[in-house]
Amino acid sequence: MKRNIVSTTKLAEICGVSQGTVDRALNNRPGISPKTKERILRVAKEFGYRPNIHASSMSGGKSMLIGVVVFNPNDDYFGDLLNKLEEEFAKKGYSTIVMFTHKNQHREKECIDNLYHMAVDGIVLCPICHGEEYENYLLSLDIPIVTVGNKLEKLPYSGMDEVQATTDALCHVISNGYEKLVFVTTAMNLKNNSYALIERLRIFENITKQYSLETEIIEIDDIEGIGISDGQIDEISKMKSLTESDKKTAFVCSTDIYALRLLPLADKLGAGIIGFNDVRSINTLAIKLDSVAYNVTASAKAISDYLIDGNGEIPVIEHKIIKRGSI
Amino acid sequence: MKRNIVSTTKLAEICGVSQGTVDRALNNRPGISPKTKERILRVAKEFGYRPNIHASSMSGGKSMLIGVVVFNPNDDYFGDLLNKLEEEFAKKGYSTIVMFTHKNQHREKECIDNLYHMAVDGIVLCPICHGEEYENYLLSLDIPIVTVGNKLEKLPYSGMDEVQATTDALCHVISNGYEKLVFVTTAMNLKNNSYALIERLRIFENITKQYSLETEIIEIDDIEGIGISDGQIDEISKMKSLTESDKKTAFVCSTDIYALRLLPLADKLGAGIIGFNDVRSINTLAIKLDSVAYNVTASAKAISDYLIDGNGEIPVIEHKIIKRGSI
DNA sequence: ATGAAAGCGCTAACAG
DNA sequence: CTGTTAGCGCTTTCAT
Repeated sequence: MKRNIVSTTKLAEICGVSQGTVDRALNNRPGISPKTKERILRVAKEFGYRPNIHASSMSGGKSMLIGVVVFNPNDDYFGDLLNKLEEEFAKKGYSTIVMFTHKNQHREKECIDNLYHMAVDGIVLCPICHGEEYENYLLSLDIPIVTVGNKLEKLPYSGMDEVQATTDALCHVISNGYEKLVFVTTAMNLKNNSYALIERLRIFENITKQYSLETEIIEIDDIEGIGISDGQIDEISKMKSLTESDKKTAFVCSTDIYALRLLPLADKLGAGIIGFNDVRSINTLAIKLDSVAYNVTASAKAISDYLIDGNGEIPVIEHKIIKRGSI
Repeated sequence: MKRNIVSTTKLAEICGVSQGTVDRALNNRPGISPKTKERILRVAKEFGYRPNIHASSMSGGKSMLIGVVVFNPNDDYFGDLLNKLEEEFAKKGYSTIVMFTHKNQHREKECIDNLYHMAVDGIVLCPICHGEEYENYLLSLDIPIVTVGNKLEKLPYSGMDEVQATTDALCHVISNGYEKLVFVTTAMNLKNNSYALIERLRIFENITKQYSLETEIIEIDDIEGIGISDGQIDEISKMKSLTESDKKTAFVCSTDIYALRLLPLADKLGAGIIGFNDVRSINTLAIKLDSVAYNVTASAKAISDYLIDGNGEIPVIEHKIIKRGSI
C-alpha cells in the first residue's frame, strides 16, 4: 500500500510536458498558460505530489525547516512555546527541529552550527551565549533568527515589555499593602545574560526604592528542572529577616518555577508571593499562585510571521497579571 | 565571519584527489590507502567539513533526521521523553523533528506522511490511530518506527511492563490496608487504543476481584493540558459512594495528571492516592504523591539504539513504585 | 509559453 | 587503490 513518491519529472511525463513547466505550475512562476497550469495542478493533486525538501534545499530553495533552540522542554514556559511554535510552523508547511542546550554555552553553539549546515529557514533561540562577536556570528549566518527569553543587542526578540510587566506586578503587590519585598532569582541567570531576569531585578530595585520599601534579594542556585532545592528552601525559611519581620512581606519570584516551590513556605510565613510566566502547571494543578502571564500563542504567531513571512515588525507581547489570591 | 561550507568536491580539490576518494575517506568505505585517508580526514577537520544531509538524503543515504510524533509537549511524560530522546539522537549526530498531534487522528496521519516525505531515518510515535490497515500502512513506509504510550500490534513498543507495574502498584495500595479502590481514567482514552491505560484498568479489575475488594471506576473527560476540570472534581467529591463509605479508600489514577488534580480531594476525603508515570512536576514541586515511575532515560536510549543502530531488541523498561506517603 | 540543460553535494556502480 | 560517471528532485538560466 506504499504510495510511490511522485516527482516533478514524473508529473512532467504524465502530463506530457517538460519538467520545467511542471515547476512553473507548482510554484506559481510566470510563463505558463492557465490551461496547462490547471491541468498540471490537477494531476499533481491526484497523485499526491509533495515537494522534496532536500532537493529544494539543495538547489537554493527553502528547506521548510525551522530550528528551535531552547534550554529544555520542561523548564519554564518552553513547553508551551514549543507547542505553539510547532503549530504555527506546521500551518505554513514548515517542520520544527528542536534542540535543547541545557544552558550549556558550548552546546548552544553546536546547535546553531548544526542548524546552519542543515540550511534551516529560520531559528528561534533562547541564548545563553552573548557578546559582540557571537552576535555578529549569528548575523553572518544570514538566517532569520528570533530570540526568546534572553535578549541580544542586535537580534529580534519576542517577549513582553519587562519594564511595564514588572511595574504592573509590583503595583499589584504594593497596592495590596505589602511593605517588604523579597526578590528571588539565581546568580547563575544574572551572570548569563538572562535579559528578562535582569530587567525584572532592575525594575524591582527602581520601584522599591521609589516607594522606600524594605527589600531583600535572595540569590539561589538554579537546579535544572527543579528550580530550588529543599536545602535552599530550608535556608530561606530560617532567615531572620523573614521570620522576625513585623512588616507584611511578599516574595517576588523572577520565574514561576521558584514561586511554585516557595509557595508552601510563603503560606507558612503568611507572606504573599507572585511569579512570572504563568506556566501551565499552575492551571493544570489549579494552584493558587499569582503570576505575570504573557500571551504565548501571540508570541508564537509573531515569531512565525517574522521568520516565515518576513514580517518586519515583531510586536511586543501583551502581559496580564493573573490574580489567584496569593498576593 | 561566515565560514564557507566545504563540500567533498572542495576537499577533493584541496587534497588533489577525486571526489570519490574523499567520499571513501569520510565514510569509511573500502578501497583507499591509509595514507590518503588520513590526509583527507585531517584536511576535512581543518576546514570544518560537515556532511550535507540534503545531498546525502537525495542520493539514497541517511537524512540524519528522526521524527517524534506525540500528543503535545506538556502532557504526561512527553516533555521528559522528548528531552531525553533529543539528547540520545544528538549524541549520534541525528536531529529531532517534533510534531504534535493533539490526539487528532487526521493530524497524526498528516505527521507521518510529512515525515515519510522528508525521508526521516526513524520515527517515535505515540499513536491514537489504530487498526490493521493503519499498521500495514506504517509498516509499508519502510522506516523504523517505535511506538510509545500506545501500543500497536505489529510495531515495536518502548514502555514498562504494564501488568507487572499495575500489579506492583496495587500491591502497594492493598498492603497498606485500603479496602475500596477507585480507578480514575478517561472514556476517551479507552476508546482510542490507549494501550497503557487499558492494561492498567484490566489488571485493576483482575486484582481487585481476586482480593474481593470493593471498586469503583470513574471515567472523566480528559481536557488537553488540564486533565480534570474543576466541575468534574466537584462531581467526584459529591459522590455518595466516596463520602459515605466506611472503608479505607484509595484513588488509583491511570496517569499522574489526574492524580495531581485529585490530590487535594483525596486529602479532604482522607483517601489514599497513586498515579502513573511519576511526571517531573511531582519532583519539581515536591508534591507528596506516590507514583509508578519508569526510567525515561533508559527508554530513550533503547529507542535510539533500535532506530539508529538497528538493535533488534527493545528491552522492557523497568518501573519503580515511588513512595511519598500518599498511600 | 515551453523545453532543455546546468548544477546543488552526495551515493553507488563501474572503469581503470 | 583511485578516478569517472550517472543520477536523486529541485531551482535557475538560457533557448526556442
